[in-house]
Amino acid sequence: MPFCKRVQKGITDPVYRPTSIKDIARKANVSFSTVSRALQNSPLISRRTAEKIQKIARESGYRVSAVARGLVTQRTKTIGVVVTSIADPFVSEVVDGIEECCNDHGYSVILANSNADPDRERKVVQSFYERRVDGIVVTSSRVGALYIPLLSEMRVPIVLVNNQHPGEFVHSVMIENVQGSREATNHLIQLGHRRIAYLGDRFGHQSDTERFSGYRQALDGAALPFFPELVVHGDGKSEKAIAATEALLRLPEPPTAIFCYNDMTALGVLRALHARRLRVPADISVVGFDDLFIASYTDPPLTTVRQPKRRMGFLAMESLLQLMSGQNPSQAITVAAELVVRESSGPPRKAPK
Amino acid sequence: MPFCKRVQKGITDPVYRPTSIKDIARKANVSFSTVSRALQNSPLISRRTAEKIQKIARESGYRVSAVARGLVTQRTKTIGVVVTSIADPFVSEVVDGIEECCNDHGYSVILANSNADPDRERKVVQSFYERRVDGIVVTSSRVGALYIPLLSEMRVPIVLVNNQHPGEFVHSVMIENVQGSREATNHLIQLGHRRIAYLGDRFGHQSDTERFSGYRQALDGAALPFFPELVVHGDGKSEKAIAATEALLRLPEPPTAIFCYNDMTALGVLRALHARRLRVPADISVVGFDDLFIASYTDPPLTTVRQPKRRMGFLAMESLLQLMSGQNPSQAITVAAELVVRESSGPPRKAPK
DNA sequence: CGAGGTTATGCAAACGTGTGAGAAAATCCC
DNA sequence: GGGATTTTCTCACACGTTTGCATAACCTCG
Repeated sequence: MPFCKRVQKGITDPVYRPTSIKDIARKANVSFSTVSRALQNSPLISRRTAEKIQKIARESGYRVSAVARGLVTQRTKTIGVVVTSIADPFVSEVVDGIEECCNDHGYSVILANSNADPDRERKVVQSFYERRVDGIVVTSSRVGALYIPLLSEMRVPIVLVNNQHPGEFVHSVMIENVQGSREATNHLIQLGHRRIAYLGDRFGHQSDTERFSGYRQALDGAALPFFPELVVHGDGKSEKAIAATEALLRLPEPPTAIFCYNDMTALGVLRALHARRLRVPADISVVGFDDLFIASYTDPPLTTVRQPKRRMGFLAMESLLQLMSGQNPSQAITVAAELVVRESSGPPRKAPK
Repeated sequence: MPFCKRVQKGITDPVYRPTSIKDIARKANVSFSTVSRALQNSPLISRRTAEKIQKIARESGYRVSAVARGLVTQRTKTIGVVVTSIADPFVSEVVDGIEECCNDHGYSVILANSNADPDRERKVVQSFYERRVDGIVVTSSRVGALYIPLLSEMRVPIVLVNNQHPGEFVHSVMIENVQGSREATNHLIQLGHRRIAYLGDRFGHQSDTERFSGYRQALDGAALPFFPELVVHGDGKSEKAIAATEALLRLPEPPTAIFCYNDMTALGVLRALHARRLRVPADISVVGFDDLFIASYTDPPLTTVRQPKRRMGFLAMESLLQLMSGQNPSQAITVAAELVVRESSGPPRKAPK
């Protein structure tokens, strides 16, 4: 029903295509521009004909071609989302928020993995450009500076979520890393900890630097000494965190608490502690960052700093909508991190002297 | 550089657009059809002009408009992926596999959440149709029958992953539910368990029925009695599983092992057992299904049945590629499930009499 | 030098839609 | 009833490609 036989020029076999505006025009005995307007409820068309046309359109299962429309309007109602990997639980929640906002405003999401590979990330963005997306969101991009030439070429509005190169881009949504990790560290201090380790990401990444800085601020604020040997680095994954934890435990005076760069790191820490038969938090406390879904299912449930991931995606998309409509939204949106106290943090075994 | 000033009809302000094939034609002093062919490396164009044109295109940052191309070729090189929620860890891995295969073949993924709402799912599919996607993949759809009218309207190739209505659709990728849960149950039997509970999904779903059936087959195969009171139902989430576990533990003769419909259910079970201070697997064994990433981080790490999620997504996409190229691939692809033994399963406390 | 054959290029028609300009028809006003 | 106004619709172009066909340029051979 919604398909019309058409006979193409040289070809003898009729080819099936979706019904177009012209098919409807023929049936309704009007010009196809009238059909176009009628379907948009243009005031230029009388109620009577509009209704007649809409009825025919409905009956023949007509659906406008977004690609034809996109060609003439120069807007595809499409936004591109670049992620390192959609299988990353952090990322997928952000994308969930983006998608929701998109859906609210009639946009579709084109998704592409970069696999954290700068080359591939560039290719992905170029393919977005070929698709003429109206805007782009990039989550956790690590190739910040490379965008600059690309962007000046493309002139596509872009918003970054938790980018590692703040200041280099105009628009971004960022978590309050400093505040969040300060609160987490303060929490441990208030529980009575004095030797608190920081298990970071690869050295030099912006978010690692900021979270470390929050940790330092908390120590300084409580007038506690800073022990450089209590600062070690992983890579944001759990494997490396296991090794790093063991290094910490081998210290002559091991920490009584470990504040981790993120939850995946904390997972590795928990596992390492478990292997050593250390009890959490009785023997040692652990605090993470992110509040991944998994954090409430570890043993014990993980005390961590929540990033409102869906909301951050939603905000990024809202910001992008403003950009696309020609407004100039606030450049860097920062959202507050929230300490979630569960059961992996408690007072240290021995009271400090 | 890649943008050209154009003066539109009535409008005095020049408007910026991406450089088009025509801009290049002007610069190269050839017709735009020559440019089109040159950029496609058509043998009709001499090497010399082709190279000249390609150079100009490169220098002016030209990128072909996929939307214009899609209009004329009637193929958008785009596939639509419907998911219940991209934040679901199972789904996001499947999508990861789909995306990889798409990327290999020059397709882009349009993603949309259905939130498991049939109405929204229909709308999503219609919006895919308006975008003229070349094919559609739906993961974990629960609204199977509703597709039939939609599909006959749209004539878009479609492949379902783990759909709950096998047989109603032509093409699907399914996990071997029966085999997987039979192996899981056998594993428990071999460990010496005689009272094994099955904690299922909502009653009536296809995958639940099949996994239950594998459980029964294993019992029958070992000539073990089936105890109806050991079969309870949750909803695939961990909350309900907690209540269900408590019901099992209240039985006069509680099970020594619980086989769960999926890992999320197992998570709830572990939590409930933990709350009761029962040790796993010393006091009771737990086995899941899915092998979500989280399964190796629970305490103890979860014995479970692995679904090769990425591969299933990849296979679905390969199947779709075949459909789109006019071939008729095998209708229902089933992939084997693999038992992954970790530490949540062990011999029962007391040897069976 | 012209017929015939390549080779390289241009022309023009699509693809399906939006939209300004203007024609035709209907209505109104005096 | 004639002109002005409003309503309703059509014409025609544009969007940026691809591609069949026509044509121009060049070459080869008799």
